[in-house]
Amino acid sequence: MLQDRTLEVLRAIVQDYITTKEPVGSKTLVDRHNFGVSSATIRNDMALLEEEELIVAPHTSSGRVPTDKGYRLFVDRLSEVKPLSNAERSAIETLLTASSDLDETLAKTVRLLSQLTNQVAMVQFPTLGKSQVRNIELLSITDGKVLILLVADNGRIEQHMIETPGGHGLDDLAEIRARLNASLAGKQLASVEGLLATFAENFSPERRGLVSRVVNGLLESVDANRTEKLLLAGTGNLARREDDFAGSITPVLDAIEEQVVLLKLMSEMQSEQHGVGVRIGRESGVAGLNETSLMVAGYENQGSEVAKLGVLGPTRMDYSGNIAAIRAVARYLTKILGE
Amino acid sequence: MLQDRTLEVLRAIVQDYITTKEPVGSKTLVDRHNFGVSSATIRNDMALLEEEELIVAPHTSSGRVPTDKGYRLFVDRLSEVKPLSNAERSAIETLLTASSDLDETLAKTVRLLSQLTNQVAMVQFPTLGKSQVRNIELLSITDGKVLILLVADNGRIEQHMIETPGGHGLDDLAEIRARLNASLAGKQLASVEGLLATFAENFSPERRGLVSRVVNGLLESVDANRTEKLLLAGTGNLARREDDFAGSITPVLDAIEEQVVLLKLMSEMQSEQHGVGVRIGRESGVAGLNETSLMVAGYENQGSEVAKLGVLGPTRMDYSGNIAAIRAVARYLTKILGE
DNA sequence: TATTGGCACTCAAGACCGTCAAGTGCTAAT
DNA sequence: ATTAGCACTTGACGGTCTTGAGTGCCAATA
Repeated sequence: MLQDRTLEVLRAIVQDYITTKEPVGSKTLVDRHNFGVSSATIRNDMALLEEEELIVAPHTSSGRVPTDKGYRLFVDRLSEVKPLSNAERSAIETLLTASSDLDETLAKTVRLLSQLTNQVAMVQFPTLGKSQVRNIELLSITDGKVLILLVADNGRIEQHMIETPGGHGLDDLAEIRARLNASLAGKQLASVEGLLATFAENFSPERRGLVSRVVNGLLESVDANRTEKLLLAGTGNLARREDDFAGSITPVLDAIEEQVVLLKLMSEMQSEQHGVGVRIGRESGVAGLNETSLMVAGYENQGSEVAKLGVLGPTRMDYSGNIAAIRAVARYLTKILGE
Repeated sequence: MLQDRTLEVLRAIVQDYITTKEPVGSKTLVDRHNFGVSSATIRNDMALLEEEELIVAPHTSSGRVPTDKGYRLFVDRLSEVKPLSNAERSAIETLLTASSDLDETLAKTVRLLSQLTNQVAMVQFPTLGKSQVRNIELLSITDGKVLILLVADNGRIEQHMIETPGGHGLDDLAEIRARLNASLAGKQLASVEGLLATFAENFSPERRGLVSRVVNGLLESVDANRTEKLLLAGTGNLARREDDFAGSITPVLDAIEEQVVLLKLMSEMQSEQHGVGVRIGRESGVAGLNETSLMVAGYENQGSEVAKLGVLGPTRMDYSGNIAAIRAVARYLTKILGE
């Protein structure tokens, strides 16, 4: 097991490297932090850390840089996060005001988070998965078109247009709507598919065509929302930290655009440190994100977690400060949505 | 006025510079293109072009590079655009299939356009401005919440939630809805505000509170959509061409995120070359976009232009090819939306 | 046994320099 | 109007040297 001081050295290396971006050597280290020992001792500690693959030397005889594993240990041992400054705290409170519009609230949130962290911020739209059907509406738009509306209890509303080539009677529509609500209202979205399997059978043959069109549209609606949406902001921040990436930032930007991958990643992540989940470097398993870290926290709507939000940035980032920011924003968003 | 050959030289310089990214000199020029003259003659021509500020030499005695003005003249004189390859043509046809969902269709379109051009592609959502109200629905979600739906004839649907603290009778809602549709259906969206000015006065005093809440919600809905939406894809392509930018690409990414600016720019642009509008470098007047060119074309929905789509890339880009791609995609999208 | 000072060694970064090739402008000749 | 020729400029490239931060190891020390 590593000594206490040795871990302290790791922490110091991570901190210095994060602020200076220079590989950090034994001499500088003792200068900046006051360990009560000489640089030679630190060198011994560093040799240990290197053996454990927690740090690595870019070239023989230059300072050391933390590895993914080193960052990981650093984050895991992070006992207290940097508290938010008053300025940050008030920025959250003023910028993140309640709004009746979910889209707008989330858009504000993601911009705020990117400004707070100086990284790419992302906010996931509330997942339908766990939530329930509140209401289903069928609107006749023109004679050949019906709009299906699916209102979920997390505030999200899905719309889906279907064609009804043969036209549709308004009475029929009203009845279908009534029966749909009777069987689905209050049910989990995930269960909708099962519940609708035999739905069409209860209608008279001549109306079955219309009914099954509606049912299919509804299922597509549910499905379209299983593929969750993501809001992004602050891509420019990535370019601003360009030289933290060995190659170009192209693969990162590409990976970000591949939202499916990001969403999958986010949903897999569990909260670890102070309520925030962290994936460092290659831990993500996504090639384009090898040199980035992803940190996410969940936010809640009515008591149950509905979705996540987080930031993405180079592995060399201020984990402590960012964890604090993410946590604060997630909490505040939860509070606002509760109102 | 510049000689014919001199302009030919400009064209050659632009073309060579676009493909090689090297400042192009007189010798290379005569090697690659067969002007019937010697390099010395070309040098004289180049001196003229430089006097007109169409080209510029990065350093004394190295080749020349087109200026914004040079690109502009090049584009203006572009008599024929590079025809699309069969592969490109078929890519458009297979990827851009009809879908009942507007969002989905546009998402596909923007991705296609970014792949075709290897630039950042953008597609503007259909503007409400010119289009008409097709339908208004009021849905009672819970006792204290009503969802307003505004369906426009361009396929776009807006939703807006309002609070009704005192509750609301379903009959009242139905009546309000009926009267709203009676006064607004078929009217221009732009005229909605005027038409609703005195709307609440026709209701009994005790219902006026509810009515004016609905009206306000509706107006917000119209307004929220005046601020148009933009779909982007291919930001990674920007980083891929990073060294076409003097500084970093950060300002560009930032400008892109500032969608309001982009939207304003797009709507100001008129179609010039082969139905495609072009803004080169500083012509855009947006600081972050000084080193980029923007090219847009309009697409139509039912006979009238509803919105625009285009690409953004470094000024050193393949104007001819991109104009062709944009034009083709705009046409194809128009065709699909017409179905 | 953990710590330390000392020392020889390594290596990237930066300064300096000469060479090279591509390019220019100008002039006199065609 | 065009051209050949020439002197000149300049960034890019490659080599050499120096410098400074840093390392690893060892013998001495507490």
